[in-house]
Amino acid sequence: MVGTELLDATFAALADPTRRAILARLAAGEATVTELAAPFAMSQPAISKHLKVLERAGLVSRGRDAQRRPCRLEARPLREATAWLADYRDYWAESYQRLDVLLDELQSVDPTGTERRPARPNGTGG
Amino acid sequence: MVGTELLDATFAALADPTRRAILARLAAGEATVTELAAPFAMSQPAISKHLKVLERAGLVSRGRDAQRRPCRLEARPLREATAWLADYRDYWAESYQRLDVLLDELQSVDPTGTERRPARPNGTGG
DNA sequence: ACCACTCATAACCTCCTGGTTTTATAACCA
DNA sequence: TGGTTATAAAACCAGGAGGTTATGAGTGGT
Repeated sequence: MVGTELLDATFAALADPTRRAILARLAAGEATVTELAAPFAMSQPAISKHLKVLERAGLVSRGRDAQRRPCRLEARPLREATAWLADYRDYWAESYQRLDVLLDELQSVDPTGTERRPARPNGTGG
Repeated sequence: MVGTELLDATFAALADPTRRAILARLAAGEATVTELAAPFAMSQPAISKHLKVLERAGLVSRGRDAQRRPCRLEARPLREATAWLADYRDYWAESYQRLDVLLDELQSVDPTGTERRPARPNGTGG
């Protein structure tokens, strides 16, 4: 069992655009805090805080290189999160297709005019 | 471009265990607010708020069935989120394997023990 | 018409988040 | 030893999140 807290932390960490940008940048390789802070219009402590959040979620780990504390990515929690998402996403997509058809059929067979939902606007196309 | 706001809202919505549970329950089919609230040890308005968050993230939409407002899942934003995740996850996983091998090789070929920075795995992806 | 049911809104509280500036710590350099 | 660089920590603040209770509004049943 994954324990919801890891998922909580992971998704929460991913919910911030700055942090996603940091992750994106780290995808290109290790980087120091200063390097990571550079492209953003915010202070270094702010970035440090973001890194702390990412670290707490297990998404990044840090090394040591003299005064620098290079950050690198940790893929494991992403795997959990992706697994969770992909699992449900697929299931939902399936359910929807079925539901779509089902509702369509119901409306054909049930001309009482009862206002049942009008079978999702635009569904599973994609 | 997806616009970060949808991702923000999606991940933020997924960051709460109650909301994930709601989604999980909705995966089994539509449900009313009362039905959704039942298994939780919190008030109905709290659930309504959670639903609002999920709705704002586009993860659920609502119909109308008499006094009830049945909720159903919307798979689209999940697709975005999964895409984002899977994309990076794969890339990271790859980078890591490469980095792993790379470090291994470096240590074999460079027995001087000098603590060099572990040579980023050729960045410019994307 | 009235009541019961389902749900949303309002008002309120507390705690967390994301930012700030300022200061402290740690390692290198001279 | 002192100065510079890199990063963390502290103190503070505004706003939002997640919960509560109380109330209002739409709908159906009788």
